[in-house]
Amino acid sequence: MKNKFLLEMKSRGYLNQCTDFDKLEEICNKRTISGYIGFDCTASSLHVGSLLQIMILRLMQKHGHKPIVLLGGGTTLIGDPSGKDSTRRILEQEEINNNIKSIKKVFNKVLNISNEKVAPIFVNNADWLTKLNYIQFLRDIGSNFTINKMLAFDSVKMRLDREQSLSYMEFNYMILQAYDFYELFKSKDCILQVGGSDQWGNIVNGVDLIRRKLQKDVYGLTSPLITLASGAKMGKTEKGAIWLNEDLLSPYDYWQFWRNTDDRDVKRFLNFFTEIDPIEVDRILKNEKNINNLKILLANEATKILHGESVAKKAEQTAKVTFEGGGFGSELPEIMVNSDTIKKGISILDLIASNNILSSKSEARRVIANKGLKINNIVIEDERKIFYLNDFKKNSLKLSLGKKKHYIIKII
RNA sequence: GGAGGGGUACCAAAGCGGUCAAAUGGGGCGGGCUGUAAACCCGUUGACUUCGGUCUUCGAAAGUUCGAAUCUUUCCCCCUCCA
Repeated sequence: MKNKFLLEMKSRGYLNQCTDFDKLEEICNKRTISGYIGFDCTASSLHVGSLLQIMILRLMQKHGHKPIVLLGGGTTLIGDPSGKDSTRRILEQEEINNNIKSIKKVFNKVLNISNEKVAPIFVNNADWLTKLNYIQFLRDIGSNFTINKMLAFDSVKMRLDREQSLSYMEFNYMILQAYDFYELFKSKDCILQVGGSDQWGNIVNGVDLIRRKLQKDVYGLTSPLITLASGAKMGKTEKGAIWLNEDLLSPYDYWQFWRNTDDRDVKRFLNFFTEIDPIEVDRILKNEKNINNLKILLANEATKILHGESVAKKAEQTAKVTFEGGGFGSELPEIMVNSDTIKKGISILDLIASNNILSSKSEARRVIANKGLKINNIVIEDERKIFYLNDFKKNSLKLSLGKKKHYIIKII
């Protein structure tokens, strides 16, 4: 018998590998389960690179399963070498704790926290990892791992092959992650760990450890690593990461990120990052020939999940007015300038550099020289332009950098 | 601990006494074409500038020199091989 949860995992393309799919299916048919996904706490927000994992947590909830969100306060002290070609900066406990607090906000927004049955359990592996006794740990857990096998893991092999150093500290990461699973199985009856495909090795280690120590079967499941059609990794564009936390990336910019999706990614992303039924997605794709409308749909649906429907609508509205009407919408970033400053006059260079629109005056000069800066849709030709009160209509003007970035300058 | 190789801008990588704010490629940014897409083409890519220049940068510090990314010394870090 097919299981609805796993079926949807499959049809949305969330499924890459599973340690024992048939058995897992059997269990899911009989009862609801607890499954966990671990998240790194190296930054104060997750970015869209982690979004697929979050979508999987949502999907678990939708089908009545209990998600466990593991915030890796302990493992972040060590740093996961998977997929990294160099050692990460090591964070201090205090910074990690702040990050955890901040990251949690997104889960509280995106996951269902009101329904007791499926509300997520938050755990922090620092709670157990930092209390481990080294010798005891080596005897109990370390004895179950062989170096021979550990050396064969991709995360390790890659570093060694590339002649990049891998510290003993990082080398231990996979054991700690395995231990996390073991701990969560014992304390929370968690029988499933989900992760990106780069986590496969770490996950399998946990499954093995539990089998060896407790003679119990648990399951691991990975999602595919999403790359963009351009070949880049999902999540961090060069201009900066697509953060999920609102204070790091505005809902409007988040909406824009999805609106600017590569044509070739639209279909996949509709399945990955919206909750439109995959069959419905196929139907829409067949009927809507204008790909830009599909991108708007994607942006609306994806933004809805993170920021809510009304915010998504506002973003759409702003985009419409700004791009199609040449005006400006309410969601554009606003820059407040003191009226006294304007009375004296403020140079375009100062305006741009001092408000972080660009990082320096030189950069601003360059963009102006390349005709990339517009005020109320008119190209600025002179870098020595100075603004006075009479340049403002209704106390505001629109400043455009390139074709896509728009700001509202307001006098206060 | 011993021997050797190396640390250059966002990344990779040239340069090895002046012509070096530093070739080239990637990336970024801006423009063109288009559809807020891709591909392609062009420009640009340390900071400040009254556009004359000025200031800071080639792991760190000190030195040689009229002049150093380039030479010397010390220190720090990374890699390879040996123990």
